[in-house]
Amino acid sequence: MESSLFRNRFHSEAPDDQKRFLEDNELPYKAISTSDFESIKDKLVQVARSLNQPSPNADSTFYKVPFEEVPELVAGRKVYIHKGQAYVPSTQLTFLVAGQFRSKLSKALVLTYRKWMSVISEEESDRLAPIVEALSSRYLGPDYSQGKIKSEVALQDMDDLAKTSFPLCMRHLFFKLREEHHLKHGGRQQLGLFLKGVGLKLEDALAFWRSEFGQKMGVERFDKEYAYNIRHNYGKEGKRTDYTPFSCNKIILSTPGVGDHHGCPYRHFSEENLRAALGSMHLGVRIVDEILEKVRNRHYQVACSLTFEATHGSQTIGINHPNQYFEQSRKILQPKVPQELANDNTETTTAS
RNA sequence: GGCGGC
DNA sequence: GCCGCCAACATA
Ligand code: SF4
Repeated sequence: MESSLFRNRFHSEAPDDQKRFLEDNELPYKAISTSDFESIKDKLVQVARSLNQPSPNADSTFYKVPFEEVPELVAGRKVYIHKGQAYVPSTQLTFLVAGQFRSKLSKALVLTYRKWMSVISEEESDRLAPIVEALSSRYLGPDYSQGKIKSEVALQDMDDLAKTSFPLCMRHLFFKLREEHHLKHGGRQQLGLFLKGVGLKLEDALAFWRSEFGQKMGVERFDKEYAYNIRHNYGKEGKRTDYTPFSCNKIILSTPGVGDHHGCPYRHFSEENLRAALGSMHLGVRIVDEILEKVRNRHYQVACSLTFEATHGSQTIGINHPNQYFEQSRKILQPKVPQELANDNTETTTAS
């Protein structure tokens, strides 16, 4: 709650003040020359446009930094990269500075910090350490990316996760796919993006869908008809957009046709089907009736929350996104204990 | 699934 | 019949 304070403050600082801040603290970020700018201007404009942000003009400032230092920006394709250097616009400079604090302060990110330290030179790290130290004590703030930034999920764990942590809509799609070895377009989209959000990597996703679809049509046809779309959803084709999984709203407002299995069970199932579905996850009749009552009042998300609470024995802040449901569930079922912390208590500060 | 190309 | 490209948007 306080890092955002710092971030906002730094962000609202005038460009000149930001520049001075960096100089005062001897942070190794240098603005690129105007000639450098001109030579890659079209590329920078292209990136800005892809983020539908104002195109950089003649006097906008860009910083050239090793791309390893701004993983968020690189992963999000929010910066132009050339020869290992990321060209960070002053508007995103916050990531650089805020990142410094995080990597130094957050114990959960020790691993990231080490990686960072091994990338820059000895002299630099020696020179930077005291600075970062000073800055951190001054601008102490919470870890924006608490926990795992990019948790991954093994293909083999999918079945268990589906049973324990998937919201009913995804759980339903998942098992329908397992049983029919196929899903119509709407279902592929809804489940596919959700799984991506869960942490299933592209290669595993392809393997997963191919293993199912392959049974009913042969892998050759699968690669021909469906593989491309999966890669596209992962941002690996065409425009290369890393699509956000569907929200509850989108799902509830969708209109599944005959043969479709997507949509929100609370919204689209018949009462008897919903009752049966809820019954299949060992829920008492009492709570089930309570849930159906919410459904009658068209409070689908509330009904979903009730289901969550009944199956997890924990309160929720309301469900508005399937992946939020999943994340919440994991936090409860799998107490997160970063291994990094286990073998770390001994040598947090190696440089001397 | 939709759009588009041959 | 063969093929490419698109949609999405919650969080702390
Ligand atoms: S409420 Fe949202 S998450 Fe729960 S089932 Fe309906 S769509 Fe899925």
